[in-house]
Amino acid sequence: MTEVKVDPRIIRTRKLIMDAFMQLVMKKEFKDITIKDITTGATINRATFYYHFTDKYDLLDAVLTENLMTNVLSEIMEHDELNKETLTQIFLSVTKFQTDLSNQCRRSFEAFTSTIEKKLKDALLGIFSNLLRDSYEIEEELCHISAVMLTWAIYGATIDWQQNSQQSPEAYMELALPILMKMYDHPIHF
Amino acid sequence: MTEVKVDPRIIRTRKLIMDAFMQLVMKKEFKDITIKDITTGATINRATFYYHFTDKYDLLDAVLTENLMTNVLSEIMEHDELNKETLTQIFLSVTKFQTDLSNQCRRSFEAFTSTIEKKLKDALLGIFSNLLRDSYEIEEELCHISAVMLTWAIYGATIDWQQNSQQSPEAYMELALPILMKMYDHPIHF
DNA sequence: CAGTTTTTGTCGTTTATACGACAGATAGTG
DNA sequence: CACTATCTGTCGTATAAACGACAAAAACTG
Repeated sequence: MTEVKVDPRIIRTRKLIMDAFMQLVMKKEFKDITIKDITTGATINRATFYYHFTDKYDLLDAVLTENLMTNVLSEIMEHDELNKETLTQIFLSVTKFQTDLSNQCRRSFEAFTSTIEKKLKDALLGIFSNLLRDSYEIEEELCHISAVMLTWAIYGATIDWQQNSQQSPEAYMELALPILMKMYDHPIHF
Repeated sequence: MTEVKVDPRIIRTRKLIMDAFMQLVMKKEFKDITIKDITTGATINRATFYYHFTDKYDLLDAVLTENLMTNVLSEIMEHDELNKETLTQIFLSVTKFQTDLSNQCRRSFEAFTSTIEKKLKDALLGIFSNLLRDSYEIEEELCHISAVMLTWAIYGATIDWQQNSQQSPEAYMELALPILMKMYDHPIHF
C-alpha cells in the first residue's frame, strides 16, 4: 500500500521521542513537561526535537494518532452496518479507551481531552456517514446531518457516563440506545 | 572517573548492533551469522557497522567484555584475599557463567570459547598476581609463576568439570581445592 | 514591579548514519 | 570444473543528528 521508504534514522528518533513522551505523561502533568525533559528521556539533542515536531502539542497529536488511539480508532472503523450492536460496541470502545487512558495518565489526561474529542468525532462522523450512505436510501444532506448528530450524541453520552454515571457502560447504553436508533431510522421517501 | 563525553548516536547505534547480535547468537550458529543479518536486526545500514567494528569477531569481543562477561569478570575481581573461599567462589562463578552462556547460545557457544578463555585467563592472572603480591612475601618472579599456574590449573578444572564431570561444581572443587592451595602456599624465605 | 532564571525556537557547523555502487572474496550449484 | 549468487569491505555523496550559541519569550523570585 503506502510503502514510502522512510530514512530509518527518522523512524528510530521519532520513536525515541514518542516513547520518552509517553513515559513522562504517565507521571507528570502535560503542562509541566518541557522539551528538555522529553529530549533528555529520549537521549537526543534538543534541536533534533524540532526537526520532527513543531512543539509538544504537535507531538501529542502524533502520539495520539500513531500510538495511544490506534486501537480505539480501528475498533470504531471496523463496523460495516449501523445497528444496535455497532452502536453499543462503539460506545464501549470509546468509554474503555477513555477510562484506561485516564488511569494511565492521571495527571495529563485532562490536557488531552480536547484533542481526543476532535479525533474521535472525526472518526465517528466518518464511519456513521459511510454506513448511512451505504445502507440507507437517504439524501446526502440528511445523511450528513444524521451522522453529525449521532456523533455528538454518542460522544456526549460517553462523557456523561464518565463524569456523572455510577452504572456500568452496558447499563447506561440500554437507556441511550433507543434514542440513538431513532436518530437514523428515517422513513423512506417515494 | 573516565567520563569522556561520547556522541549519543554512537552509544545508541553500538547498542543496536550489540543487541541484534545477541539476539542472533541465541538461535543461529556464529559462523552462519552475516553482517547483513546483524545490521538488518539492528535496523541500521550495513556500512554503518564498519564504522563501529572491523568485523564480527571484533563485535564478539566487544559484546563479551561489555555485556556477556561483565558479571563474571567483576565477580572474579572483587576478592581481596587468596584463600579457600576465594578459590571456590571463583570456580563457581566461572562454571556458572560457562553453563549459563552455553545454554543461552547453544549453537554459537563453541565459537566463543577461545575468546572467552583468553579473557578469563587475563582476569584470573590479574587477580592472582595482585593477591599474591599483596598478601605474601614472595619475590616477583615466583609470584608471577604461581599466578600463571594457578590460572591455568583452575581454568582447566572448570573445563574438565564442564566436559567430563557428573558431580556438582562444589563436589568437584572439594577435590581440586587442596591441590590449588598447595600451589601458592610457599615457605617464607629468610 | 524589576531582576533573575528557565524555556523556547532557531541557526551554523561538525559528526554520524543512510544509501547505492563497486571490486574482490566465498560459498553454493550444476 | 565453471557459473552464479552471496557476502565482504570500502568509497563518495546526501541527509539526520549533535552541539553550542543566541535572542526572545515565559516563568519564577523578592
